[in-house]
Amino acid sequence: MRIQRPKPIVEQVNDILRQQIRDREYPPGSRLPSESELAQALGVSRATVRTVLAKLAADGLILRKQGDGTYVNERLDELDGRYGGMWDFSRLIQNNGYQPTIQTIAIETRNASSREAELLALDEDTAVLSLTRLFFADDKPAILAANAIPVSIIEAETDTYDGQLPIHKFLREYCFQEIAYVVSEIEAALVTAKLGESLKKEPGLPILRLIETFYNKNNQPLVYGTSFYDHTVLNLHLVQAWG
Amino acid sequence: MRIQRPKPIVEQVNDILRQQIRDREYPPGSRLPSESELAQALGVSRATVRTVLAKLAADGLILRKQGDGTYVNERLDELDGRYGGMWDFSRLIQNNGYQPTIQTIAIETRNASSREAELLALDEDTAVLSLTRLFFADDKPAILAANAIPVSIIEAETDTYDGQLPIHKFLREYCFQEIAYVVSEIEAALVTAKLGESLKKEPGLPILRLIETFYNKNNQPLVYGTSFYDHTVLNLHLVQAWG
DNA sequence: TAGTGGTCTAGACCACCCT
DNA sequence: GGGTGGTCTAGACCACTAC
Repeated sequence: MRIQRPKPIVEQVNDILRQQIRDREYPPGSRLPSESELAQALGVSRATVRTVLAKLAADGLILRKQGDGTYVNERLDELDGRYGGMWDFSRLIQNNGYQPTIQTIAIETRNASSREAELLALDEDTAVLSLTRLFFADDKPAILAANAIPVSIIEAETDTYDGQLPIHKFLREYCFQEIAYVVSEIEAALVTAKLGESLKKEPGLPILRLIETFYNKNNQPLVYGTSFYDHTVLNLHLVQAWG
Repeated sequence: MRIQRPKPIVEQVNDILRQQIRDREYPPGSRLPSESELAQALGVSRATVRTVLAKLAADGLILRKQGDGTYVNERLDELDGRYGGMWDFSRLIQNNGYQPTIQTIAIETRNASSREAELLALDEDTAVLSLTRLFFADDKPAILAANAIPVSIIEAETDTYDGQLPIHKFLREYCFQEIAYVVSEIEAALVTAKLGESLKKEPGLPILRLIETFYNKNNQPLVYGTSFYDHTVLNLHLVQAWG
């Protein structure tokens, strides 16, 4: 693998190291070359290497010990499939080792509910595009996701939307918008009769409810969504590095 | 405020900027001075300033726009009290605007359950210190937390433990251990009769269950814990920056 | 004591946005 | 054009750990 200029060097180094760790070129528990060695081997500065290693450490992939060295996390496999941006359920399912499938329940334009209007900073009864989808993990229903997008931000001149797109790609494709950050709220709820039908679960069982709002860099709300997440099918993992 | 040498400069700059944002010295929506100006004003290099700004952006406090400037997030208040390391429930409660109180239900030594033994990498029936506590937000019970610590890692020569300490301080105080990272699993459960008594909730209502394992830099498990989190008392927020 | 990661600097050039 | 954040470099010194 060679460093090329077009793509940011940090990104390339990031890709290379993640690949090498995933391929067990540096097996779990092993020590990585020192920062200086990596820098020289890749032909980049030590600062660039450090930027990447800091990110890998934040994700829990490596553990750094001053005066000793950098080690690949032995529990690497348990960290796969962790929550790393819930805006792409397909990828989440895939990382958990399942084959993702998306069933589009409904794509329709309707008026915003008061809750949606509030969080999307719209006047009530403004039109939103409502997108309801069911995500399968190996043919087992895992997540029912309903998203509302203000019609006002849709720029593309089309009436047919690709229901298979993850939200961030949907926004890029049809709204020319990029997500800057997401605020998620996690709650526990009970399976209702209607919900149980979709997710093939008994009504009355507990289920996770995720309420998410996506913003761009101008702090403009782009999407408001409610998702029901069956943790018995798909674990909801978080990994946090200290500091 | 002045820069001093002893504490890492990055930390000091971090503290200063967070303070200024919290104090509305830079109000929500306003533009921060440029990186160069901040660097000069604080007497540090631009690289140092950038390290701090990157962290603030990752936490969602500021939004950075190339060719334009750096802006304080207008929705700052909504971001307070977010999940930022659940190893300190007291701080979480405080950040949500409540007065935290801790009631120690039990501190006892017992044999590890099979699940605990597995995740703490112990032989079954090895002794663990079990710490059960109830966290109140303004006198309303919010979180019931049960933690198990292998007796083998306890170094302090005492039999009286301070039940008010957050886990990371407990580990530092009695085990001389530092947390490197945490793996959390989030599930939905139902309130049982016994649980309902502690949390003052009707049995059968949905509740969040957090299952967490804390590791040090040697990948040694330090604590295994199960917590029941009443989201109707305390919102469980996550903020994630893109990228 | 040698080597590692941790911290910090000074300066260069680029991509982008505004006016 | 002028200023902003984004990227990258080369090199210095420090703190810590293993040997």
